Amino acid sequence: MTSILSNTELLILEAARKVFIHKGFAGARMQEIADEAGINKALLHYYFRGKDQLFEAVFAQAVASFLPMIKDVLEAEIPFREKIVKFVDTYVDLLLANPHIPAFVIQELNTDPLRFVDKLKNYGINPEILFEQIKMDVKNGQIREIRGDHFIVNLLGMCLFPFIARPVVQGMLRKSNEQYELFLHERKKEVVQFVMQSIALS
Amino acid sequence: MTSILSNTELLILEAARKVFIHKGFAGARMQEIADEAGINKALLHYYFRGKDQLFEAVFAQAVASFLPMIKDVLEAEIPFREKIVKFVDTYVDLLLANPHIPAFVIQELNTDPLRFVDKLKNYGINPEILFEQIKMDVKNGQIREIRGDHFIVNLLGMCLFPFIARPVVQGMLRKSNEQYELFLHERKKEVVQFVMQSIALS
DNA sequence: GTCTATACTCTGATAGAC
DNA sequence: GTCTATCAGAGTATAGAC
Repeated sequence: MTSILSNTELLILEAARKVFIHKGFAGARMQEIADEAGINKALLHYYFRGKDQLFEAVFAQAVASFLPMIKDVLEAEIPFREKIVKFVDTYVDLLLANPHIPAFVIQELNTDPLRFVDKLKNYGINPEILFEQIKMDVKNGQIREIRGDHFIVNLLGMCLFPFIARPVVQGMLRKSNEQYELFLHERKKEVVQFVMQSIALS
Repeated sequence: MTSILSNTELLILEAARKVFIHKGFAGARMQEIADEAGINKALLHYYFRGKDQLFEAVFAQAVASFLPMIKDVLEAEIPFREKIVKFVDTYVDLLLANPHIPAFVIQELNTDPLRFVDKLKNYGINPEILFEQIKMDVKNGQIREIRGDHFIVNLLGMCLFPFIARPVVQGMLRKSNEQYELFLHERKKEVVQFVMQSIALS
């Protein structure tokens, strides 16, 4: 998977990533990608067949950088509470390193849902393992009775939302960029605490 | 605000809303909007000056249909717990009626953040009132100690995420359209319960 | 107010030299 | 592999008849 790709090819991919993520598929311009990569427009077509295929490469990479990690943690064989902590920690760190990926994926998924349905299935995240784990812990009196599907959506929502909707949220909270970065870091602790408190037996 | 607008103008706005929300600004085509409205392309320019201004009208309407409600509830003078229930209920219902608005707003806000910064300020949601309310309830021993900024992000994230990321979430949970609709309705109860449990004194 | 026809710009893609 | 030059199509916008 690594560096069978030529130097120029990587340059193009990186430039394309920047532009596509910033502007979306429809808003991106091949010329801008070429400029960003410091090469000529024709080279884009030489390495990739066209805009569609270049985008496809970028999108696949974006998805590949996120879904497998969710999958691994969710399906790991560790206790439920431990899993939550690990998930939030690693996931928010991943988001801090790639803050624009989720909005990008969601945006393109919404404008063209069918294009990638099959791709998503390849990463087939199976939440059943987590659901079973929750049922077990409920039965054993470890946690209060909760539903797995709603729980996972709550968890994902709390982790992802401040990244996806950053402009709105940051504006609403009247935070500077530095303050918001700090805020995002804090969320690891805060989300875990919020969840732990909620699943505890009352 | 109502029906000073001509019939055709409303027809155009409604068509533009559909197309812009579905395709985004860059992906939308004036021709498609004209077709959707059942009129000619030139009429779009007659009523609105061009694509930019037509989009502006649609976007403003989309924002206007959501932010004021958040503001009203957040700033209302009712007890904290009551406010949460009311917020989740009314907000999720609003989302059920307009499920594509949030992703649309976020998408355009991300691709062109500067364009609407001032517009958002007009709706200036002031979360300070809620923060003060939380501090008061904490002091009075009504709820455990929580931070207002993280709390509001948690709440918004849990409400909005299943709408914004519907394709991914629905696929992950392997739900049919009908099942997912039901799931979204259920969230009103589930989110409230999740939050209430979390803010309770332990 | 609404239509047809058209001008003009932008952009993705290709041809062909080096 | 990389560049310059250019084509063909799409898309916004406008002119002008009715």
